[in-house]
Amino acid sequence: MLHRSFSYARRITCLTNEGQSRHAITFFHQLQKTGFKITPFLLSAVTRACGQLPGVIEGKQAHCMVLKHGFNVDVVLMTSLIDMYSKCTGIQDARRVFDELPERDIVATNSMISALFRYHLTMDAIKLFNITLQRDVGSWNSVISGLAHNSKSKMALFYFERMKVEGVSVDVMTMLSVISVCADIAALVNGKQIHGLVIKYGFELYLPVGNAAIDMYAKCGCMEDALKCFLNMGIKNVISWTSLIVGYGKHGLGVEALRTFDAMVKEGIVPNKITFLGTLYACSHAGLVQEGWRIYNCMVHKYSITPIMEHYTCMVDLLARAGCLNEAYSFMEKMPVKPDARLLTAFLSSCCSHMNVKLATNVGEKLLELEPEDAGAYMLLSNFYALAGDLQSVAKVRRLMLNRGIKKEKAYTWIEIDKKVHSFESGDRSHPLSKEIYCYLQNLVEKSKSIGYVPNTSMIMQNVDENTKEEMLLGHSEKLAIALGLIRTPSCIRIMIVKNLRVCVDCHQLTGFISKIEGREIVARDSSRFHHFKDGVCSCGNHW
DNA sequence: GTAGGGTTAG
Repeated sequence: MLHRSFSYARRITCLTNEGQSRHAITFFHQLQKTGFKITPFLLSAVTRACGQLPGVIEGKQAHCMVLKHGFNVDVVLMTSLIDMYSKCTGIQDARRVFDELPERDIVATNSMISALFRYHLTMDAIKLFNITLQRDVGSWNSVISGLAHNSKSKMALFYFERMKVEGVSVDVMTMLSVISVCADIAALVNGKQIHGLVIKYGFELYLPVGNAAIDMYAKCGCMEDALKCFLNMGIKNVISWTSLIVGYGKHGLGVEALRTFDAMVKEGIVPNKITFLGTLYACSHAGLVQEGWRIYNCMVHKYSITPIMEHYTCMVDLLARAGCLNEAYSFMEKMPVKPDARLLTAFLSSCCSHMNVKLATNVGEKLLELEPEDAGAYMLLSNFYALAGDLQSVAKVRRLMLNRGIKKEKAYTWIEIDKKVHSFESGDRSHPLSKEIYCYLQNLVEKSKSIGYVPNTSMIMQNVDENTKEEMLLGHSEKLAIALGLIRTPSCIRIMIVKNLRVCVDCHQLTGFISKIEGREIVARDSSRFHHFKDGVCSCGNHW
């Protein structure tokens, strides 16, 4: 009898692991109807299934059964409940179960730490970790991955270092979390060191770790290394291929992305919605309209994947960037769902750069009805109205922004030179070399002007004279960072440009000229993708 | 022999 109970619990666990939680719960219900004896093993397995679904009602029913059978002293079972509540209902329920535990062990505490991180209670989670004397790898992993998911990347790396100092041995989960952290903040130096550790321990054979390494190198701007990782992998899955495709897409390397996609299909790997998203994204940033349509049709007809909003956004972006604004508009009209703020912002951006007043006004009005949360959308629209000379509309947009409590985040840029990070804000003069930087930039601008650079001062909204506008353009964080990079002549320049694409456009115009003058290659990254400049030309070609 | 920490997009 006991043996059968064990195998039934296993069956539920297996179904859950395969993502068949619904079936797992149904199986449990059938078992109940036959009057089978309920054990803590069975309840623990079914609770886990509820957490994965998530199934609130089923989860609460399981909790009732736990109490009814007096199993609430079983730590393992109660741990499953903590995890289930933190995934299905809320932190209060999870905390109640944790507080009522007669005895806590490492795993129960780790589950609680993860639960707190899930609700962004970062300090509470850290506090619990610090007051707990008994820790294992899982405790450290919970903290590192929890910090990573709460945008505390540097702190996550700090805890990883502390973990090593305290002599705790790492495992695959640690490496997986830490590689992803490096990918998020494009920390190439750390990433390479950690990848070295991965190889040393033989963890790269574990597929998710290999995939994370591909992603990390791609996000750090090293597509050659990403490809090397990919080729070295014995087994590859759809995520390995997708990571490579997405990497190429972000670098504006559309042809490589398409070649990879075709090779993947040829190998018999079935692409998923993210693969298609990455491939379409690559097409849109390389201006490959025909190929984009081919991929989109392939997704819908050959693989029967129903497009989600992101796919539609990619298609509208693809068509609009290429100047096919009317085609993009009719595509949007035919969509079975209403476009969201992101999609409209992408469309509006192209309407503005192609100066299509009629469509921009139309799309702009739709966008404002939607209450976008991104300040960039309002800035885009207000700048557009200013260019079109419609000052009343400018005021309207600004007022809306104010009423909705949307604040424009201050854009900043950082550049890493010899392992030291320098960050800049617009007009920033706090850097010790700021005098040299501005002087250097001034010289570059003069040189740029002599070979045809026209500063786009129409983007400056303040009512000041032309010279001041040019100075303001010069004082943007990206340019300061680039100039510092050029003054110091580091071997590698990596520039992160955060938010504010409007500034980026102008910045890149200038960056292009700088690289032309200096005869060097510059890799810049904005919030979503990389731009390679060589001889004044950006790899995504048609957009600058 | 059950439980926690998990790779691609956004």
